[in-house]
Amino acid sequence: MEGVKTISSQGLAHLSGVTSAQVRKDLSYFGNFGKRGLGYLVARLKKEIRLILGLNRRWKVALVGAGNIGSALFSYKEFRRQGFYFAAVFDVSAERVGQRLRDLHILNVDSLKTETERLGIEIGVIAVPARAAQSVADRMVQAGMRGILNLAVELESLSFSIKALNGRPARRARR
Amino acid sequence: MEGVKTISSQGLAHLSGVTSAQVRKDLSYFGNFGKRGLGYLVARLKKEIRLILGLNRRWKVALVGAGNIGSALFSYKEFRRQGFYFAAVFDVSAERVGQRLRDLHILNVDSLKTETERLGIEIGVIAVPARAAQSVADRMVQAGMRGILNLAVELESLSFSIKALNGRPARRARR
DNA sequence: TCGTGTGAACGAATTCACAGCG
DNA sequence: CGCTGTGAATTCGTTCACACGA
Repeated sequence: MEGVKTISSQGLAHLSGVTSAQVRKDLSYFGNFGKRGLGYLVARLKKEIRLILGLNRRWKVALVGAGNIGSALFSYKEFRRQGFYFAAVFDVSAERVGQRLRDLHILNVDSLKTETERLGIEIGVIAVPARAAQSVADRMVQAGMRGILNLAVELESLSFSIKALNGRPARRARR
Repeated sequence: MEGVKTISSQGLAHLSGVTSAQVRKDLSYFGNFGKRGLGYLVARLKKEIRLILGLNRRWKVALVGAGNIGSALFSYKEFRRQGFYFAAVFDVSAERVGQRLRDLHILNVDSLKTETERLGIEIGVIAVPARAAQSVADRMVQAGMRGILNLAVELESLSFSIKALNGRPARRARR
């Protein structure tokens, strides 16, 4: 794929496993950057997609939950490479508050709103046990965050998609 | 919500943010466990859902990638609580192979197939950099795993869903 | 000529709305 | 009478197929 200057909707379809018509419809939704009789310029396409996904800018992120999953994401280079960087870390646990995660002090989650406003944080990442996730999400909305990413929910939907591959066939509904 | 014995499709709709008709259709797909004029018995519903999601059994899981994300998931109690337990851990890195992750030796990923068969592993978890994920997935299929969970892909789709909440409005396609 | 962009046809999923059971 | 379960109506998304520009 290296050195290819241009790619057709069919080529993209082949790579991604969807139909070429789908590729064209989806891309045309964001603008007309294909060239008729030619296809899409790979370099242009790459740039447009980064723009569409918001990967052309850096997002200030707050992490709530400095346990295993939270700490791991904090150290996960890919995540930073995508343009998300951690401006603050919060936790509820008295023993964790005051500790550090790399260069950041772990703050009490009660200061979420003030810190969010002070630092201009836009996105919250929830890495707490599933049962606590909802109340954290509520606080984040309160604090004015524009995006929330809930790792607990993600993990639950994962177990579901695994089941979908495996399950005893579901009893068919009457029709 | 504690102590509630029964819940209507409307109640569930309100909690989950979908329509009540949707709730009823979805549940009826798996069987008829609602009571007319009453709603769904919470205890019954809980049991049925665990069954549907496959949370009533334990799944043997192999982890590939013993880096930050992999180690974190390995230590993440919720994941075990959902019935997934790690029977083996693999990595490519010569320095990691032979080390231990808690009670498990980190094995070379080349032994994936033999170990999968020997231990009866059913699900693979991929926790490697995104660029390496596809080849690991291929090996897992080769090894006969029935479900694959790719954390790299998950993290990518997360960044997308964040954007959906925030993005500058996309240019509308002509109609 | 090749391959996009897009109406039109089609199919799937959601919502409506109500018969019927508890 | 309240609320499920489910056909029918409707909406939404995908695929088809082709006019048109490069």
